[in-house]
Amino acid sequence: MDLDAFFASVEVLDDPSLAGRPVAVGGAGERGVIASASYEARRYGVRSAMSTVRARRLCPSLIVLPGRFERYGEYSRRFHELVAALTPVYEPLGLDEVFCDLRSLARLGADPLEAAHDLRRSLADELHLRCGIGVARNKLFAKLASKAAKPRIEGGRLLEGEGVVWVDATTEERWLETLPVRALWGVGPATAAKLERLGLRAVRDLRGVDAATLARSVGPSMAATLVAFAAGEDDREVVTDRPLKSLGHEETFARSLVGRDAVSGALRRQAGVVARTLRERDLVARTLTVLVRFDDGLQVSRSQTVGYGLDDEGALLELAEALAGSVELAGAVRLLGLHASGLRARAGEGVQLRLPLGAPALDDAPEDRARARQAERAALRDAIDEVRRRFGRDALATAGELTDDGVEVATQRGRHPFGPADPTA
DNA sequence: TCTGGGGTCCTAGGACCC
DNA sequence: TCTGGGGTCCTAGGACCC
Repeated sequence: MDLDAFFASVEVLDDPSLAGRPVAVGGAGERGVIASASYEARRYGVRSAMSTVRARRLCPSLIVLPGRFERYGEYSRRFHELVAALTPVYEPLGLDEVFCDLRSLARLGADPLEAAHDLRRSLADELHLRCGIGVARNKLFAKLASKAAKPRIEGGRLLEGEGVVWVDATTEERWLETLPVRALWGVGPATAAKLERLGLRAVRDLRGVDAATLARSVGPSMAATLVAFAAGEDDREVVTDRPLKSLGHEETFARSLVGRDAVSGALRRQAGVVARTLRERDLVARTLTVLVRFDDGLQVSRSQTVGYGLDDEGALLELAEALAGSVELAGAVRLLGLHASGLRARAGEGVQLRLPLGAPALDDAPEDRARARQAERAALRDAIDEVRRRFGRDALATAGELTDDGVEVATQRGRHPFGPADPTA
């Protein structure tokens, strides 16, 4: 099940004056990219993953909105609730897609096709959203079918989709016979180019190709997957409650950063975002990765794994600074990112306190300093989180988190009972 | 017009343990 | 002094998905 133009549709629902107009969600700047486009925008050739500059060129009247991901998250949760009413066995993919396992439904004597139509109707009635649904015997065909079920643009005209597409044996054969390799899950530009070099363009061409030969150019895992897909086989299960493996925050700057200080400032903000996200989800991370992309396209990463759980911005920043420090800043930094992985539940994660509190670290290694900070600040952070839960996000902040704007905004909203009346004070 | 930000998984080499 | 084969974990990079 795959929602139609999800982000753009939510924007239109929240602002009906946008209805019927070319709307896109994405970055507005020179380095912006389109994340979602309404069908009115698609008639001009606007597509997701396209640069905003190009989208505007194709459609000068395009309305580009910045994206409100918390709002999309709310819609996504309600979408999942509708799915859950049908079956508990579903697996989200991003905010706007789910795979459902309907075999138990079929065992109960219900017709999966009818269930799909019902689900589509309730999505329209309750959330005023549309979607395409593919019903098939595995994920490979279900995914292809959900795309086939959607509306499409042909010759500048919008053609309604069927909404629900059922894949029977004849359809399976036809698709395997006619689709290009690029249509397969996991085949992007790089893999398609490698296959092309082997003379493999269509799914049909993969039939009977030796997996070992294929493995030499695309790797053993991809080779096995491609051979299976070409035979219409896909044994991936619908997995509920996949645990989160990593989370992070990255930014592409409208103007690239020059110098260590600029990088440090950005890193500090990112450490705050990542730390808060970890704590919101009651997770700690053992591995931290700093990602740097320069103006010339060169991208490097540095990561470190520590022997304890991280969820404090001070500790995160300490490590992040050390990692960033090992990257030679030869040019301007276009993108900076901070990613946390090796995630585990915070509950039960022991924290080793140093005694007495505030004593100097035994050693100057960034990891030891980070560990000391993590321990010392854990209780303080919990208190800050609790204050924010009760009195709002802006009720309390560390000095380092406050910008001039932040103070001003908070004061204007009257949420700063003890803060300075004069934001410049 | 060369391009975001949220993620997942794979690969290859190295260090280390038994 | 040199050597296997099982395994785990870490690091860096790449490809892909929405």
